Amino acid sequence: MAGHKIQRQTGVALWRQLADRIRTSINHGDFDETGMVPPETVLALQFGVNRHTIRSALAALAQEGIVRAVQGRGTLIERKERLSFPISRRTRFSQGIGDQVRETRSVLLASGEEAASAELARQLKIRTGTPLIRLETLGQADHRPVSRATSWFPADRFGDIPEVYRTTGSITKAFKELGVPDYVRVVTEITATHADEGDLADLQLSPGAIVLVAQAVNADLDNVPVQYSISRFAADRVRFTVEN
Amino acid sequence: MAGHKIQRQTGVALWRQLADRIRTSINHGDFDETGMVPPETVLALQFGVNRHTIRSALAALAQEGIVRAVQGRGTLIERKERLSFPISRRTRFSQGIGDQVRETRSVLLASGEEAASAELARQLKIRTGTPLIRLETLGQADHRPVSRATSWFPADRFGDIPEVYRTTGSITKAFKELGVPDYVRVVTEITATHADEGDLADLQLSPGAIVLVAQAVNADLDNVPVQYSISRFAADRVRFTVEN
DNA sequence: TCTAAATGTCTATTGATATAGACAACCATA
DNA sequence: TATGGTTGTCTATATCAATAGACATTTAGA
Repeated sequence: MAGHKIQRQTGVALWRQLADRIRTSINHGDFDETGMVPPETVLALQFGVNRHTIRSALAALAQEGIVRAVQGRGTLIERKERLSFPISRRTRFSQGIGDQVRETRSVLLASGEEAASAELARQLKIRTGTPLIRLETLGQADHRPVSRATSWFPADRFGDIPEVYRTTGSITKAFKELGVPDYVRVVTEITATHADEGDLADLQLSPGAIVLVAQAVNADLDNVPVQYSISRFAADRVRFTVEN
Repeated sequence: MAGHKIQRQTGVALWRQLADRIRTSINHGDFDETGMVPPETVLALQFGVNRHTIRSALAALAQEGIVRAVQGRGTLIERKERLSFPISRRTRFSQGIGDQVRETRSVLLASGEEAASAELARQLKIRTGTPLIRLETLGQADHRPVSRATSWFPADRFGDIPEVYRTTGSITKAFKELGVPDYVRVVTEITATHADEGDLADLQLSPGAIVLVAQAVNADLDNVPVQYSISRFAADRVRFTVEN
């Protein structure tokens, strides 16, 4: 916990920095012995801030459902989670975190058709302007949103994927029905940024939160690209694992 | 550029959010045609904020050396970069970024000896309490700091690594001199968090910035772990690439 | 050389952020 | 049931963040 000091006058409010730090400590298991966050007065002393500032931070965490304050007793930890998401040739959302939670689900938020931009064409190794199907999906683990993704598929092969996906709730199963029995991850690019408005809504994040962004290309067994996707993960809920 | 709205009353000041957004746009090449950021009045209109707020954001970017305002002309873009850092079995700092910049360098910030904690012992597959050498290093590309890393090595095999590293400036070369002709990346874990005080200083970041955190284990050709490291990268300067 | 367009500076006002102190309400337990 | 430790609420004050408007200064170009 201790460690680094809090930054003042930087455009990021103290209560938000503190909320992030305390959330991380909770996820790290620092308070597992008691199951509670230290008393407000103790935290205030530790971080060298006023008790009211600590209260603002804890209120934010309570809003996220991570802690619950009980008058007279203390502030209880309600939930701690950080899922491990493996990245390999056989990366799939449901399989990857399936053994860490009771239920994984993926729901279709929106779908549409569009022509391939220069960037999309480069990634999918097709010509600019080629018709593509776009899917916007939300990945959930135990009813908690974990990732939101936008995926593009060549329309000639996968024109029906919105309907098939809506019924199966799985890219893997949709591919199978559409004649792609298996597929592999070709390349993944990982960056991080602040959550945007869509992240806040879909992933139920608080402003200022961090999202891990993974851009990926999947290909069929003939090494023909079948999917390009940009997925955004709540950084405090997942970590990526690259096995070599 | 356009896209998502700015979040108000969230603990993150508008000028900081705007600075992050504009920095991203610059890195994305949105203003390459003119080499300048749009006029303050235009940005203010676009984002729906006061011109003074835009000026605060641009002042922060000027402080980072990314833009330079010239009275009467506009705000010029001084620098834009986001290095691609490949992660594979043969991940090495200098080789990975070497073809993207003129010069890569790695300097030793500090070194010391310590006993293996339970966590370190688990990662390196040794007994708790085993003596370890700790190295704190800073990776640079074209004289710009890119990453800061803390690495641990078993002291029995690599007791001299601080001196060897200091002279060679390379983990790979240090390993060679100490009887490890080659090594491979076993596993990498990637998370993201806000920059802490050390990040701000060493990586020359502005508060509220995001760092990508990579935990990695390297092993020699007999698959014996030789290094465990935690590296922190400035998220707006790098992206990770996982080739499968 | 005049003008339009851009950044620089100043004053003023409002709301959010943070500190400080005091006390009430509640819980567990000795 | 009395007490210590904890969260909840209230008032007050100072500073930061954001808006608003006016005008100065500099540059490029007609």
